[in-house]
Amino acid sequence: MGSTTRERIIDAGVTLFRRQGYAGTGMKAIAKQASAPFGSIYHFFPGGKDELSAEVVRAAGRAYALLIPMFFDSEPDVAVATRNAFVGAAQTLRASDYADACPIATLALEVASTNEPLRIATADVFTQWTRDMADRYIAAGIDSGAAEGLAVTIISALEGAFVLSRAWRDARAVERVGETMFQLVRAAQAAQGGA
Amino acid sequence: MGSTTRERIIDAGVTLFRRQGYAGTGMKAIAKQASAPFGSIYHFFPGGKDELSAEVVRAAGRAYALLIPMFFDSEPDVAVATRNAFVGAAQTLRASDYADACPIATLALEVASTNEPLRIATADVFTQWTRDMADRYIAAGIDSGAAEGLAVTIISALEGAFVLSRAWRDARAVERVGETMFQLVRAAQAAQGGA
DNA sequence: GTCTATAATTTGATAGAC
DNA sequence: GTCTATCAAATTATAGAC
Repeated sequence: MGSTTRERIIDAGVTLFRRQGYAGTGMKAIAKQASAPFGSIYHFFPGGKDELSAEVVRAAGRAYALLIPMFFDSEPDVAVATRNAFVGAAQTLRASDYADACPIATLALEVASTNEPLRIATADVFTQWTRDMADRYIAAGIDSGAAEGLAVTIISALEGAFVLSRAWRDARAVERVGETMFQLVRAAQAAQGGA
Repeated sequence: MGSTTRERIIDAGVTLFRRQGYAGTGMKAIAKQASAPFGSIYHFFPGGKDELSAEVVRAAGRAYALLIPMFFDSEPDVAVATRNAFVGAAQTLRASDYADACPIATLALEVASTNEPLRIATADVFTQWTRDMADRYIAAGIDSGAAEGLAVTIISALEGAFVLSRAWRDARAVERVGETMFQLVRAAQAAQGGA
């Protein structure tokens, strides 16, 4: 991905936090994964682990936000696009040997009660994701209140399905939940179209 | 809770792993929280942190499995019982200042790719929870395939809603998702009753 | 069984040569 | 900007007195 040292350090943080979490990932491990000298981390991030981690959370948030247009621009039916996203997530999970799920969920749970600046960084990312998703459902004719509820439910269901699928080493939980979310969006479309 | 030293150590592990995760919780912190001498941990758990953690996961799994009969025995309508569980979770979240959600989710994500024995312990707990839930829906007349899908979806949705609610410090995500899960169970009941 | 002291390693972070 | 050496503190774990 990134070619500058700074970019490689951030990419390394995304990769390691996603697989081992925040507390389980040392600064030295990040330097090694980034093929960067240890001192460079503190050159680019004088605020230490907290500053680096906040930047990692924001970068991962931006990168994964791009998946929403990727799935919803290529498929006009938002219910199908929603299901496709779960199918894609299941494929990524299998291809990565159940390592690559949400890049910030592990860290979010770890810091929610222990590190306020990092908690806020994760909260901002979740707010962005749910807003972007809700906008897609609104554009499809679903009313804004229902669309927001749908977005919160679907992102919650995906995050939780990641927990079960990683624990079970079985991506079928993500696929199964995706099928149910497909039906949920269908029902919302019908409720709107039938009004 | 527990009055023996061994029980207090396990309870301390449940509390601290739930709030700060596995890697973020030291053995000394557990001893302090348990009001137990440090050496006693290695007396009761010669296998060290891994043995203690596996026991913590199993104990938490058993304790939270008891919540299912608590909600479903007191309410004959399984859709309402499902919603009540989410309302109760939201209340606990607020009352604990957004600390007490799932006792094993943080640890499950942390160890999924790094500690195989602990991953299996978390997988077993999720299997037990989803089976117990599915049995309730089956007993209510929903066919077994749909009931299993429902259970996986609802536990996923709850786990994910915990992530969002803790990050946002706002329990409304849990309530909102619970309302949608209520409708989902209602729809499954209708599909069965109308067959 | 309780408790303290300590070993061996790793952590986040800093200093300073180049 | 790069890289190494190093610090103080924390980590898991052990030994052994009581």
